[in-house]
Amino acid sequence: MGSPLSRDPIADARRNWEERGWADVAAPMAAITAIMRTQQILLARIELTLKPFGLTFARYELLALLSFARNGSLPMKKASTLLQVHPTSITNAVDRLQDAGLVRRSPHPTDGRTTLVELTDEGRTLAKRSTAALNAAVFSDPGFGPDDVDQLIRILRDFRRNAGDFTDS
Amino acid sequence: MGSPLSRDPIADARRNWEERGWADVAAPMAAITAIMRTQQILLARIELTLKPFGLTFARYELLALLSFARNGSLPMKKASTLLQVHPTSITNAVDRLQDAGLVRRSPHPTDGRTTLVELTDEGRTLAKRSTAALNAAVFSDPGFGPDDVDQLIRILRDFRRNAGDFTDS
DNA sequence: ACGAAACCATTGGATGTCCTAGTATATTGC
DNA sequence: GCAATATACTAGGACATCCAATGGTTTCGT
Repeated sequence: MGSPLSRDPIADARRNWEERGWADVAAPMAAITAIMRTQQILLARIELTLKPFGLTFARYELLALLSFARNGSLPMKKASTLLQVHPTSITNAVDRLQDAGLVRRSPHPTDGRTTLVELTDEGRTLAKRSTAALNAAVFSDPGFGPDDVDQLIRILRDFRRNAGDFTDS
Repeated sequence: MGSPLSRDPIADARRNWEERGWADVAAPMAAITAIMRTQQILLARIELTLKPFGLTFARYELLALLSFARNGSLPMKKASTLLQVHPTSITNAVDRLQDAGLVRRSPHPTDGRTTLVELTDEGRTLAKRSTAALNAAVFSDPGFGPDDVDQLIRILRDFRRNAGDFTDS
């Protein structure tokens, strides 16, 4: 996309903020901008790793979620809630995964409103293989030291709880 | 989107990873997943704040970048590099900002290949007003404590440098 | 039991991003 | 001068997300 810069563009932005008299919010601005950029880098790595499997991150997340469910099946709504995305995004992801033969829809046994998404054998296999690929290519060398990983987990857990994602400790 | 969960879904995912024998990468997985989710929350807040101004985050970033440039103008390529996005994304953003009368294109005085993007008066005004809105609505209450903000800045700066974003200290 | 309200999944439409490829033009290096 | 390089645009496609609206189902209050 671009060759490496000689200066940190986010540090520059922070300086600009301070010079304009917004020093009180310059640091949070820098932190938030850095999160945006970091997400972009990580997402690119993840999608690159998943590409050979024909998966995007959104679809992988659903596949992985199903692979951890009791019998490999979940109500659509439940998936939407757990993955924190709109119901229509689940519909979209399930459509594509179903076309690829990785999941199938089935009616809920007792509640006629909800439909269940269920892993196929092929889907379960691909979930395992793609997870192994992600573990090897991304998670095993994340670009953060062990201490920083712990810090991140704590800071972002607090943030997400504060944002209303969940309520437990 | 969904009511708050009673349990942290990322902590659950981490437990699942550990139970499957991937304990060595479970923590980085959790950290990376948390970054993804945090970015999603922050982006939603930012876009909500920018919506009244008819701006998306991508367009705001370009507008803000221009407002800090020497004379409010930059070569397209330079903007692409500084914002770390694809050149076509800059073209797309400039198209829309130009339609809204916020920027205009002009030929580079000496290099006939490059075109400059320049803020209009209207664009400069909107940059100022939308930045004030973001400062007030998002950056002044980011959801991180001051110490955590500093931690984030340091950790993510190291990460970005390591990822090849820039080279300085 | 019945009707209103709430819930679930889907559709269609609109946005927006990124990527690839190809084209036109201009610059730079040899 | 000529070849290689650089810049920006266009066109087309793949995705993901959000929104509003729809049809079907369940739940709840009376």
